[in-house]
Amino acid sequence: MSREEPVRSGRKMGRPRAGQERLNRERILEAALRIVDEEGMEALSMRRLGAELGVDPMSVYRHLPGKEAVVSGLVEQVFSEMRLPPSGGATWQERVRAWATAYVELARSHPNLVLRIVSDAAAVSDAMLQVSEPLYAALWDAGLPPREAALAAGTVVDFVHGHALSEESSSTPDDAAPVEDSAFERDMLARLEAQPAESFPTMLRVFRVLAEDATDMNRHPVFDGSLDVLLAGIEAMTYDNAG
Amino acid sequence: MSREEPVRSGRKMGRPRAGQERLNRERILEAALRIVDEEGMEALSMRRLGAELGVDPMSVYRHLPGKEAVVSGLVEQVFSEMRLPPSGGATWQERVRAWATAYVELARSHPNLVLRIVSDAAAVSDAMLQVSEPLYAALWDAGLPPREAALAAGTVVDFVHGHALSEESSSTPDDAAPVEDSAFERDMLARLEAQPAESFPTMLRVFRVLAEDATDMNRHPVFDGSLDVLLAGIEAMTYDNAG
DNA sequence: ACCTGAACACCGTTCAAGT
DNA sequence: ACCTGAACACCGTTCAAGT
Repeated sequence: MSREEPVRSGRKMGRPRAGQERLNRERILEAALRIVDEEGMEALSMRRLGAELGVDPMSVYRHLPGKEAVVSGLVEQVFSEMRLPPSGGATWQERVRAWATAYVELARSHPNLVLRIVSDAAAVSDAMLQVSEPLYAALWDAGLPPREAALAAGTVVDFVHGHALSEESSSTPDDAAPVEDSAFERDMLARLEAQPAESFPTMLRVFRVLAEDATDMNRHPVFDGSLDVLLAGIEAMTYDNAG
Repeated sequence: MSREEPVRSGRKMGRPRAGQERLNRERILEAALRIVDEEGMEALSMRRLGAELGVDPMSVYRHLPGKEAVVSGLVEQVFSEMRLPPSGGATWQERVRAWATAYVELARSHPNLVLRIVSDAAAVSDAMLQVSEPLYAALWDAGLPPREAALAAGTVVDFVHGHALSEESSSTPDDAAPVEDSAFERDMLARLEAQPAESFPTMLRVFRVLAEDATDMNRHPVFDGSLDVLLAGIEAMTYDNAG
C-alpha cells in the first residue's frame, strides 16, 4: 500500500506532528474508499471527507484538484487491486475466463463504485489499460488476428461491464437475509403476472419454469454461463480464420 | 405524445389560464429531457426545471415526488420510444440483432441519459420488461429451453449495456469535427507507446496494426461484430440442446 | 509561502404562511 | 384546498485574509 511513506507501526523519522500522520493522496483515497464502501457514493462529499480525516475540508485540495479527481483516484486505486491467478499451462479459454472473473470480482468488492468503474473504464482509463494485456494475450494465443482480437476483447469487456452493473443494482443493500434461490426469477414472474394477460407470452413461459425450478442457481453461475456463450462465439471466430 | 390533453394549436376547451398550458407530468418530463439532452445530466436541477417551464420550482412536486422520480420518468419515457422493425419472416438471429440494434440506438439518441438507462434497466425496471418480450420470443424460437433462453437474453442485455456505456464515454461531446477513422485505435497506440517499453507487448502488436489500417471502421461495425460473436455463441447452445 | 475558513453560488426538499 | 416561496441543511469551490 504505502511505498516510502512513514510506516504506521515503526514510527521512525520523527513522530507525526500533532499526534497524527500528515495528509497525503494515499490517506485521502483510503478514507474516501472507506466512506464509499460503507455508506455509498452519495455520502462522499469534500466536507465529509475532511471530517473523516480530521482536517479542514479545503486541505484535501492541496493533494487532489477536486472531487472528480478524488473519485477517479478511487477507481484507479481499485483497478490496481485486480489480481489474476498465474496463467501457466492454462488454455486461452481458461485465461479469458479467469480475466473476466477477476474483473467482475473487483467490481463485486466495491459495489458502490461500480457505476464509476464501468464509466471510467469505458473511457479507456489508464487503469483499464494497465489491466488489459493478459486478456489480449489470451486472445492472441487463440490465434485471432489483430482486428478480431480487439473485437473479442471489446466484447468481453462490454459484457463484464454490463453484467457488473446488473449484479450491483439487483443486490441486497447489505442488510436483510441472503437472497433466496430464484428470488430474481420469482420477482420477474410476479411482475409479469401483474401485467395485462398474455402481453408477454414468452417471458411468462420462461419465468414460470424458472421460478418453479428451485435449483441452486444463484447469480455466479449465470456469469459463467454467459462466458460460455462468449467463449463459444470467440471460438467460432478462430475457425473462420483458420478455414 | 399527448393523449387527451388540450392540443397546443387547436386551443379548444377554454384558453389555458394566464396564457400558458397547465403543468402536468408529460410537460415536465418533456422539459427535463430537453435539458438533459442539450446540456447534460448535471444541468438538470429542480430549480432549472422550474425555470425551463416558467413555474415555481416547487410546482413540479405536485406532479412528481422528487428529482429521482423525474429521472426515472425520463428513463421510462425513453424506453417507450423503442421501436422494433416488423419481424415477419426474419430468422431468430436477425430478430436478436434487430432487438439489440434498436436498444443501442435508443441509448445513442440520449447519450446523456445512458448511465441512468443502463442502471435502471439493470434493476429490471418495468420499462425494460415492457421491451424484452421480442428478445425472449426470438430466443425461444431458436429452440432454447427456458433456462438457456434467459441466460442468452441476459448475456445480450448485459453486453448492450456495456457497449452503450463505452460508446457514450468515448463520444465527442457533440462539438468538434466528426471523429476520424481509427482515431480510437491511434489514441490507444499513443497511450501504449507512452508506457514503459514492452509492458504491453500484445496490445502494442494489436494496436500498431489497427492504427495503420485506415479502413472505414467507425464504431457501428464493432457493435455488429460483437453481435456476430454473441450469436455464434448462442447458436452453439442450440446445437448442445438438439444433440 | 503556506494554509485556513468565510463566503459564493449553487443544490433538493420541508413546511409555515399566504391566498 | 391549493399553492407559494422562505428557509433549512446541505453541496463544491474560490479567494481574501490571516499566520
